Amino acid sequence: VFKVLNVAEKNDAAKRISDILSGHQYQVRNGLSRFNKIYEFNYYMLGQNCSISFTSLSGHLLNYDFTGIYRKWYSCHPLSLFDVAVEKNVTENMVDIKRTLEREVRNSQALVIWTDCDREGENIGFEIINICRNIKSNIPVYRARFSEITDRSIKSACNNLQQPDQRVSDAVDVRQELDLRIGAAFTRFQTLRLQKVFPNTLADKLISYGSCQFPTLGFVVERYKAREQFQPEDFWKIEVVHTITQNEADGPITSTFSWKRNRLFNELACQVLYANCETPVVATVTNVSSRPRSRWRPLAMDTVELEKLASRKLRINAKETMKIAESLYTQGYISYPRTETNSFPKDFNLERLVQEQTSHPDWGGFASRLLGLNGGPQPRNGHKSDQAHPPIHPTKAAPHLTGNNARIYELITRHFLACCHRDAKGQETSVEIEVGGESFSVQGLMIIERNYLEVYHYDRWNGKIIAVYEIGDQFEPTDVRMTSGRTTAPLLTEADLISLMDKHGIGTDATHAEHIETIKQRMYVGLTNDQRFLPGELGMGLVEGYDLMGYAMSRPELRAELEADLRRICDGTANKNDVLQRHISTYRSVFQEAIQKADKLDEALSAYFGDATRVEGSNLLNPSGASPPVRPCPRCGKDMILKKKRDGGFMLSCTGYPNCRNALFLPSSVLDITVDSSVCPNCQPSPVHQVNVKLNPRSIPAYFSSDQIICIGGCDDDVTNVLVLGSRGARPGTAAPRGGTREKRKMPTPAHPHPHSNENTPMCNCSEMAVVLTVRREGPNTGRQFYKCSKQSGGCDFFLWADDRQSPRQPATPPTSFSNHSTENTNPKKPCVIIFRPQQNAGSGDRMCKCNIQAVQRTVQKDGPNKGRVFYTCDKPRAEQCGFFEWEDAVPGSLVFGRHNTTPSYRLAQPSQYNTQQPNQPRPAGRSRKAPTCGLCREVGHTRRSCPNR
DNA sequence: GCAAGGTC
Repeated sequence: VFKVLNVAEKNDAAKRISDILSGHQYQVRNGLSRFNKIYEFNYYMLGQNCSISFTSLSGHLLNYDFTGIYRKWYSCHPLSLFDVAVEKNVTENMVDIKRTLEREVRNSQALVIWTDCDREGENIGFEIINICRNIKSNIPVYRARFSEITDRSIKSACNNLQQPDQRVSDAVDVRQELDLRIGAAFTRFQTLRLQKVFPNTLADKLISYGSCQFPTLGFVVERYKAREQFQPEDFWKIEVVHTITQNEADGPITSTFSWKRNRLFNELACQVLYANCETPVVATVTNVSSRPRSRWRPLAMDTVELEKLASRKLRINAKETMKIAESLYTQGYISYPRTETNSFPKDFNLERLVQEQTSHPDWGGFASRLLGLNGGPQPRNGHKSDQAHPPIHPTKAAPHLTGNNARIYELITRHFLACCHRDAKGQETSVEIEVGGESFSVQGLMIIERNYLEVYHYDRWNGKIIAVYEIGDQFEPTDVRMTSGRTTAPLLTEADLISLMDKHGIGTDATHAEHIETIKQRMYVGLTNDQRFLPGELGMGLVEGYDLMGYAMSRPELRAELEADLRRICDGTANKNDVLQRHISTYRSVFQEAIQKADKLDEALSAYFGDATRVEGSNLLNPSGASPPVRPCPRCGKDMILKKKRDGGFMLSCTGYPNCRNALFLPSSVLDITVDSSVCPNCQPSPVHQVNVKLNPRSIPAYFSSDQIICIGGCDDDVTNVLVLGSRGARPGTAAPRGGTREKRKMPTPAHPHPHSNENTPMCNCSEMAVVLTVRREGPNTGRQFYKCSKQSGGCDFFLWADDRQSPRQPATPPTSFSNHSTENTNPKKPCVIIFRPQQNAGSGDRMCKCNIQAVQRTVQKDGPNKGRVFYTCDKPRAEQCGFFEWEDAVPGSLVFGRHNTTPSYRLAQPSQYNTQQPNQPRPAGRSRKAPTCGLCREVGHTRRSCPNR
């Protein structure tokens, strides 16, 4: 029998669809995830009788994240987050679901995707497909398209199975990657900086940035500021009251005439006019007119309208509303609740849906009368359509709902019935009078047909009864009074905020509510007593800070541009990678400038949090001073990044440290170096980024520009030569002989211990024998021996403790008194240690925290991958803790940038000699030189200048 | 400890 695996986006949907297809005759089996069952039945699809397994996910299975160390906040400069690799991982609590899929697909012959028919659903569909194809690469895949879980829709989808749409899924990938990179970069930047700048108030705050939460915050701030700038004004007005009993049956009727001038902002002027009207005075009716009025029935309901109505009419907030709507949908009571469509298709079977409601005790009668209307249900349609889902409507009667579920269902149903009925009709009478030279008027309303209002009790259209007047009538007003008031500008309500988000495309129907929740949680905004949004100090400061920099970070336009590009990817008019790269590039530039102008952020926030603590440049971001990757490591494949050494020099270092110790030390002639976005066409493995260098002109030959973009991947002989020349102290004007008699120059040769040398003396970075010296200065290292460059002047900055060399391939164990080393500098030339992470006595239990007291051992209690893992932390009370943290099982010294970093320098690979050697294997000793590798054709034995393929 | 998007 032909077995078909069907997968829905969530268990409720799988169950509901199985129920429909099986005619309630399905078997249930447990999957590996307790939330996602497997429903089994037989069904005719794909032209034959099939044995169906129907299981589900719980939304996305996969989530983008950075790789390896880049997940750690201090691993790199946040700028790198625009460039380092990202990967999709199975979300931790989705592993069971993935394994269920893998198990089930093994004995299936076809796969049908039943995820929601929107952008995210398409992407989730591909997550399923990729997992299944990994197990069974050639399994046929189909896509069921449906917009509501009803018999008709589901069976129709089953009879018209289609193909999944890669482009739609691509668009989601782009969004996900951008959201992660931008969000993480700015969040780390803001958080790390502001925690240091305002340690008293923000030290423990997470100050997040997100492409949706920030514009949402922006709306709140913008309205608040508009209100602040708003000048409330006092105004005055006059009204005329007339109470009369025209017939005993109606009793006395009071009509309040309002002033034609509406209001005046000058009290004196108003008083002057009022003086003429004060009783006793006679009013003369100058005009009476009557005209038909109608009140429009509501438009077909989309998600935003549902959220707004629920917030306004039912006082259920948007988040709660969507949760309920989702559940009503999966129970089959309403259509898909995430829709941008407010127009019913022409051939939509409204009668059937109205018919479903005719038995309801409250609105059944109305539904019946609606069916009996001449022309039947005629929905009031808007002009929006997402081409995927119809407007929200009830799909069947729901007699047993309770609480807010019932209230939301009722809102949707009454709205639907109202929308399909007719506008309310009335007759309005307008009476104008003149009193003391001033004109006044009053409107009365007689409702003739209530129509939709009968069912839609959320709308009020009260008839207003006024007395009967005729032109020329004269009467003495019961009262003429002068009243005063004050103009106001209101703050945003939740409904207002949702409207703005919707209008500007911030978030999706499903997430409006969550973004609002986030900015509340982050203390960016708060609510007033009457539930209106008020920005907090943090929210104000952040928005103002970026405004000061000149970036519209809190404006919705940036997100809107992305949305437009995503639509282009979906319809095939834009390429996934082009869009991705363009947006990354834009945001990278913005981010770079934001860092440069970070003082503006401090400035704006100091208006709320007091004086800013001065912090130097970008140091605060990242104590390790790392930068975006230059190239993949030829040894281990991880990224190699530029790092600044404490002495000001630069190195190219593998992020796989300490497992991979590949590195390249650059000579001191390199004054500055940054990664360029351009990629070398020759060097492998690609991408090897070119770098922007500033060289000391006094240290390089005259023919070589001191400021240029070069490749340090080893393909360029000039670069290879000059960087060595530089470190050897070439003088201006001493042009290097080209390809001539002189021995070919090498890149700076790292110091190798010389196993065959008698003294076993290490080589310095100039490839010279280092000299051994002894610490003379008083201190903990007095008498200790160290190696340094032998040259008196112009030498390199090589430094190595002699006693660190004894087992050079093991990470050195720091002395127990190590915590002093950051302050006790025994080397006149360079500090002993760069403290990045607190030092500890690796391997022993008595680790010291940053406060220099013994750290305590604790065990992770929280559920998660680290549960049960032992770590060390500061022993002080939580509020006073120094932040020290160390896994008990961490590789000793793995994140410590100290003097150990100088010791393994003998392992450095030369760029022209990157090889496939495994890390930690002995390398051939000494200074023997390999044959050159051509930068163009990669053949060994010649350079690109002499390349035969050139 | 970051996002937004699914979902429980």
